[in-house]
Amino acid sequence: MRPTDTPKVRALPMFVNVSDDTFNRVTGTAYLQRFPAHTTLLLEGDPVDFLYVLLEGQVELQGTWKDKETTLTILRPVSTFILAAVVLDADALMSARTLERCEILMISGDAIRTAMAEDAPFAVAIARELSGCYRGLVRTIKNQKLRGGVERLANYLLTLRAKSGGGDLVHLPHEKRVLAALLGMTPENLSRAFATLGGYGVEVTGADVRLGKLRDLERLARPDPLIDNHAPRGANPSAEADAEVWSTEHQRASGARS
Amino acid sequence: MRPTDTPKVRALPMFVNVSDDTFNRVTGTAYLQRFPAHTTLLLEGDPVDFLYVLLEGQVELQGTWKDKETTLTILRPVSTFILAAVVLDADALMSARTLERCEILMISGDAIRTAMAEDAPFAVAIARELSGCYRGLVRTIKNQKLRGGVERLANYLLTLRAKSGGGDLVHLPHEKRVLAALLGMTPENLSRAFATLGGYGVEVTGADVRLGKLRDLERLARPDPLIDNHAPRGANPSAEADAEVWSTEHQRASGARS
DNA sequence: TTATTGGCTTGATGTCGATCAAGCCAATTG
DNA sequence: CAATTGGCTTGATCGACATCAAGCCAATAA
Repeated sequence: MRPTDTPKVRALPMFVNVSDDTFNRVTGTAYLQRFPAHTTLLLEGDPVDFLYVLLEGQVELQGTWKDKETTLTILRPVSTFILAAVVLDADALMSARTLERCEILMISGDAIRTAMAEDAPFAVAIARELSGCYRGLVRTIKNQKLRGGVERLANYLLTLRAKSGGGDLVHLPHEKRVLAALLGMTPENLSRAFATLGGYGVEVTGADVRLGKLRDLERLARPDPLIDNHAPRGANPSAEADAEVWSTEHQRASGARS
Repeated sequence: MRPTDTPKVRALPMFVNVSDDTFNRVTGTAYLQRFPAHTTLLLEGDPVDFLYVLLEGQVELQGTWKDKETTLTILRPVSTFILAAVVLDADALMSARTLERCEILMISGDAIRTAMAEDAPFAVAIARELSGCYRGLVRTIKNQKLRGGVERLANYLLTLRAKSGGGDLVHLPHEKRVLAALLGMTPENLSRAFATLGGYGVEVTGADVRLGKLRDLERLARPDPLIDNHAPRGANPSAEADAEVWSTEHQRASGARS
């Protein structure tokens, strides 16, 4: 990988408490690759030889059945993906494709499995990583099955707000059509959902959204720490260092967050 | 735990390639507990102190939001559950409750985390376990979002058939109301779904189901190795030792399976 | 400039599944 | 035995969301 990328990768939770030796061994044979937009990186059913680390761009993970298709998640830097398949040396259950130009680090699956067997702290880090991914998925399912479209959108906006520091202006990081897929609805219904949220103070101008009447929006959305992974749980100041963001999305060291 | 239970536990994938020393250390402080039917073992949001191993009975994992409720899975012996929360020492994201009288082994979470840090093979086993759970969840989501109710039921029946040896008679292991929850539909719609499948040779008599016209049923169900975890993938005899069954369900050594 | 394209919105309609309301049947209970 | 209960089914209705079909608007290209 490029020298400038090393710190980003070294800072991944997966590597934080790991020896330089193991880190170098695992990433030694890794290589950086650039992909154009709309490129399929991996097709469901394919054997998985590499762990992917997204350093730049956006990647969509999606599943297919009988010419129907569903978006499972959209990743942004810095994220790793298909870790579970790598650990088991199994075939991919979902396809991965770029939404825009991407810069991706590819780490040998063999190297990872070997390092895990030899280095307990590294294996523990991987297990923690996987636990976070698992819990992210549980949250996703609850979000999908327990909430309606408008509620999902409302909570998405609140999550976005929380991640971007808390002002009442947020900027949508995806095209609306992509956002619709992410929220599990059609673009048409996303439009209508935004229209509905107009009654709760949500004003949309292109990709910029103003959340007037935050209070009203929250009363509708009812964000829940057991689904949304932002926002305080009742009155419990316990540690809770979950970085549960699906296939491991990690804030890059940009904005100072309180 | 009881001496008679030891072999069952020792045979869990999580312990197979683990030293006696580690196994004894981890299970040393474990204790066996019996619960009556319809008992809540764990409420979502609770801190998790134990890894649970279901030895007898059935347990439902479910999530709640705004007085709506959804069943995430139903476990049967031998299964472990809430492993991810144990690894992260985090709060439970789902509630667990017994559907019938249960016998459950409770293993200290601390013991597990400590053993992982000291014993790489054990940590690797846990990571593999988690990977399987993760992939089970991915399958669940694809099943939910890509298939309609009738298709889910059809595939459920085919999976059941595969697990019970392949005859054209299968026996439903749950009450229909529970099955409905598991398949993500109401009892009413499960009834109608069964009625629809009548046209595909499915005859229901109480909990016994006969799958006449298997061919027709399969053409409707279109089982897919990337969702259903049974049935052959096209023509690929590769190893694939996934035991991906959600929160780790493992066949007990009863029926000889080919 | 005038076409054209692509992303987004809006309205009309259709479909799937949830809900409401009986009714049925078998098992349990007084 | 009759009465009750609980699980299951069936029909009618409703609501959420998908689909189909225009139409709008801004960016790009001829």
